[in-house]
Amino acid sequence: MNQSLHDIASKADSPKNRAEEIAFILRDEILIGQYRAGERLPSERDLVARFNSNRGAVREATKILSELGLVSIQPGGARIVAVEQATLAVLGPLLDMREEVRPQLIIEFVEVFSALVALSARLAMSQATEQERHNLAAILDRFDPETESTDIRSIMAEFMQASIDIHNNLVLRLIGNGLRSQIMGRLDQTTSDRASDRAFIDAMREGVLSSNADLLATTVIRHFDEARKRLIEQAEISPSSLRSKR
Amino acid sequence: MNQSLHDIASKADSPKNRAEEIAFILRDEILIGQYRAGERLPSERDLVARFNSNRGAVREATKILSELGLVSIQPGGARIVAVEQATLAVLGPLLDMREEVRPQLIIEFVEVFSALVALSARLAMSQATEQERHNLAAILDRFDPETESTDIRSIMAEFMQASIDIHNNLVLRLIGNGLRSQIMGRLDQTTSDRASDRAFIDAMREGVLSSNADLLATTVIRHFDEARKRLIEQAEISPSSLRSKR
DNA sequence: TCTCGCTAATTGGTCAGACCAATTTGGTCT
DNA sequence: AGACCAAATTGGTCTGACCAATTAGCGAGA
Repeated sequence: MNQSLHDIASKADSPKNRAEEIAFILRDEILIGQYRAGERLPSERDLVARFNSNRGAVREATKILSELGLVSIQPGGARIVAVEQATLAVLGPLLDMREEVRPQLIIEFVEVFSALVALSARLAMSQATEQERHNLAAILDRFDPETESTDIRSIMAEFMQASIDIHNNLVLRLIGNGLRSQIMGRLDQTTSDRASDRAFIDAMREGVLSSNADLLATTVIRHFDEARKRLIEQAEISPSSLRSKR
Repeated sequence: MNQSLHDIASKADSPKNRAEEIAFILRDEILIGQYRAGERLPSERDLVARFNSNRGAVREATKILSELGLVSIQPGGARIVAVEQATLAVLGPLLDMREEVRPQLIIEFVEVFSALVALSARLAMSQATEQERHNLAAILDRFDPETESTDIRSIMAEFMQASIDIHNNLVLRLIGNGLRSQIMGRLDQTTSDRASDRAFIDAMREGVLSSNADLLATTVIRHFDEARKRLIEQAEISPSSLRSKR
């Protein structure tokens, strides 16, 4: 363990070998916008020279980039692909690298996540056993507005996982995996209204125990919508330009 | 073009090089369940022997599997990871390989896709210009219940893309990319009620033109819910076991 | 008999260098 | 200008070697 907790929390990227090291550097350069879409990536041999490595490692690195959907490799040359065509796996790095788009990206994440949580809750309710519903409620009960430690976001993440375990929708699970691995640990501590959080948790709890899917869904949507509005306000107050992406 | 249209439609996998060829074979073997989760993948040198290739190619192949989230590579050996931990990119191959889970998987896809389309429509309505709303309506107008050629699913896919272009939510876009690339071209032609499709399209059209997000969302949800029920009926009639996954 | 600890074999990680086939590039000719 | 051709570049494949970490197997000791 020669890495501080802070480093682990802020950047979940610790390259396991030379190939990943090279891939992550190139990935970040691409995400920063150092290359434009359509442009050519330096040749493998050039990259070997630049990173003082060998073609094997470089090829593995470009393979990773290709798998991320950031480059398209063809005989004759590899070309950069627009971020919009990439995989969910670029979200995390984007959050780390592009401070300007961070607030907007988080808002966009919340928009999607809320819909997925609502869906997941709906699906879970449609086939949850008594036992499973009590387990869900138990997760919600872990929320304690008094202590700062219980993060409502981690509770929502757990709730999401638990509900996925119930309905067992693989598509939803895979998407959830992707989002979780990219977002978890990269969200700042936001000041949220503990009282409204309490009300939200209570409403969810009631929805779960009474197996009221509609109540659950609307509750989730409403809460995340408030969170979203709060984020938008924060983003507009902060000096960084919000709509730089558009 | 030395590949028939049928091959392209049924399996979108055409390996571009030896590494992908090996990776796809191993991937399919894993998805078929030839290895259990936690088990060790054959060593690189063994794979070299098996595929009559070289370590470079084999390493690139395992790199791909690792990126798919299907194996975890560590010094000492690579181990198979549970499919539930993988990436969206395994969905397509799963549809191709596991005939038993196909119906269930498609149902699960519809469940998720409907929620995402509804969300996307909502977001788009919240900031679409007059012009953009007309473009959306134009897409819907392409539906013609008389001709068999206009597939309502391709129209929905286009509608999804167009609405994403409006609100420009990157998270939603990336998820959409993943789903589209995995599902498109792998869904069989299902017999759908052209009359109800007509009503659905009309309702959406009205929602778009009047910028009524709620109408749009509920319309989408309701339609997909019907489609889902139809799929469940079909699946239960067909001899293949439905709930084999659970 | 079981457990601990050491050694040897296996495995992934890295590297160098070579050849092929396809694309790209640059110049030439029309 | 445009079409064409040849050379340089680029990715794809392959061989063989060495290192470091893990793993597996064996033997000594409890």
